[in-house]
Amino acid sequence: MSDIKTRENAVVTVEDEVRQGIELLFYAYRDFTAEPDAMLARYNFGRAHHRVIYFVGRHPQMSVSELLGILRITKQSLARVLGQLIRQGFITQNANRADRRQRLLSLTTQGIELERQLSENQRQRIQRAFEEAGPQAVEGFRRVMTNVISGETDRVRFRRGRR
Amino acid sequence: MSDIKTRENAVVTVEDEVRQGIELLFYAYRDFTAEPDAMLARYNFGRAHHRVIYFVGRHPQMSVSELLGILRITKQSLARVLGQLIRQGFITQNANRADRRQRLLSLTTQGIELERQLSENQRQRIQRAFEEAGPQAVEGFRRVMTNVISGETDRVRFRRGRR
DNA sequence: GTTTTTATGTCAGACATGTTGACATATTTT
DNA sequence: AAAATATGTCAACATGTCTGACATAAAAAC
Repeated sequence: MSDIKTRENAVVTVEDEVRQGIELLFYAYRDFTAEPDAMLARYNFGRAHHRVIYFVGRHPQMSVSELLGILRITKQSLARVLGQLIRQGFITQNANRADRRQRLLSLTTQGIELERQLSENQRQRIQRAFEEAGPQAVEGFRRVMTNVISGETDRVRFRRGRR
Repeated sequence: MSDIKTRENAVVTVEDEVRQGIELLFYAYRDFTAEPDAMLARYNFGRAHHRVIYFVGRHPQMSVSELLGILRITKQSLARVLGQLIRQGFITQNANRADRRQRLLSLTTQGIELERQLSENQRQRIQRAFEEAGPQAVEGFRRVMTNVISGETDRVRFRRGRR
């Protein structure tokens, strides 16, 4: 009744599909983060440093509160990681001239290089996954993943043709 | 040349597609884990407890080394989490009669109930995401996510019609 | 039947990531 | 002038992970 029949005539229940979806997220995320984590360990950094470097690289001149809004962690949690990255010369801060309370964050040359190294493996992994699956599958992936995201604010980041 | 043209005639480069794929994984995983994490905090448990409860529930009578192989953490890391779950009556151990070195793990009635509560939100989230995206998108999601996974051993878990 | 390997457990110490709570400072808005 | 905002900082704590070392029981290999 609510079963799905595949080409091979196997029967997959909705529960099975959903359970597999949950597990796909676990396994994919586990493998997606494994290699950058190993590289970060050599700098005595963790995954949190990668996330900060990634998003600052993606949105140069972003404010601390914007970054907090994306990461969904407390400012105290961010402070330690961000402080290390600033002290070690991967990120710079400069006051927003329009609102001098804000500290705008950007990657230094060194930060750009680290970001590139860290994310290269992930970029290759995703690009290969996309190529092997084909454009139609990529569109399906995008639709499903966007629906998994909670808020409209974040979903709009992934409307087609957006950058 | 290597650009992709959407129906709206917007141009999306391969780099953009890949970058969005990376970010989709971040945002989706962040929101996928947020609610169970909040529930776990009420038990003084963390995400690691959820993963253990989930996979033991999924594979009753599994051995400790099987579980370690899925989670990809060290036995010392698992020991704390697993020990708490056993002491607090969510998981039981019993020696494998065929190989008495092995401790086979299963959920207790209490463990089954906790698993159900924790995963209910995730099941709903994925089911809704699948329904809104449609069966073709789900198939694309499955194909892409399977390709993101590193090893063939784990990939075969997601062949169609498999359980 | 002794030796080696395997499965598991445990202790200790370290570090990264996250939390709450409290308070400080500079700047902008009201 | 007062209130709100953006950011920073100190302290204490829980959790998750790691490496390294050592222990025990049982199975497998010789």
